[in-house]
Amino acid sequence: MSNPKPPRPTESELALLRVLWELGPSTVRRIWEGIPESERPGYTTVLKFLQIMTTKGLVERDDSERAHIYRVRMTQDQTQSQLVGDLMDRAFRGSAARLAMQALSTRPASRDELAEIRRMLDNLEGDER
Amino acid sequence: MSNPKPPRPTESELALLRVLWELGPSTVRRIWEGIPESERPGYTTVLKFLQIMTTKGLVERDDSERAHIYRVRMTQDQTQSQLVGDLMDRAFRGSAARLAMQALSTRPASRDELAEIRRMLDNLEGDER
DNA sequence: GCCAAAGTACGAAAGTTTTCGTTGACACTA
DNA sequence: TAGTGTCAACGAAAACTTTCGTACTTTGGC
Repeated sequence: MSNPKPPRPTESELALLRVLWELGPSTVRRIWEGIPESERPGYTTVLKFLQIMTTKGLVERDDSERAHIYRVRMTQDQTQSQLVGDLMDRAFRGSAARLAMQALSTRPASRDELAEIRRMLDNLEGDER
Repeated sequence: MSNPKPPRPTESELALLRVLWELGPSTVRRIWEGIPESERPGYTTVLKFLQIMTTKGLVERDDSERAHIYRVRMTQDQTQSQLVGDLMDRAFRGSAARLAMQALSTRPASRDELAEIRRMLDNLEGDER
């Protein structure tokens, strides 16, 4: 079976994934326009990245139309999980709790979000019992 | 004032910081030995990195002895915060809560750790009031 | 004093990531 | 049908990261 999981996206590749997460499957031009102007590279640069990402298996494309449509191959959640796990290993000795706490102390979260986290903790503790 | 904050460490640089966090200020040899054997590069590679990291301001060295002593310039906490903030921006639209929850659902945490997070939430909610 | 061991410095190669210019295909329209 | 705009493909340069070999210095023993 040819299903080796795609590699961790590089910095620039992640920038394109962010746009794809927001817009859903899109043409190169729409992705290009979706990048904040201040950091937007040339059009062909984006095209090149999408081609590279296709060979890496990060995205797949529908070339049935003239303007090809690109879509992500892993869900946003899968990619985020991969990135978080990676950072956890590289900087937090693998500790999810330490990473989570560092996140919460680095930036403020709203009351609603904190409540949501609490509910999650309830669930986690329930499982563990 | 010459205090531009050091750049985000690269992958390999972070591997050396991990060792320095564990051992505290150390010579090149001790840092080298602190790297897991399976991923340990040549001695001069580590030396080279430490030299590069010195120019970048990630570490500083005491060369008063023949075997120079390297020490981190930012605390572990500062570096972790930088990395977490970075990932938050790049993959979580800046949301600390989303990142925290992703961390907790990606890897298990112990009951004690979950309790610790709860206490932290209590504090955060207190502040916000 | 000489040698071996342990250090630092440095340059350069190899690998990876990022960027873009150019080329050729295609499609619309004046 | 000639011209203009949009697109994909590709190659290659530029920038950054990783790795190590080699040269030179210092130290301690014999």
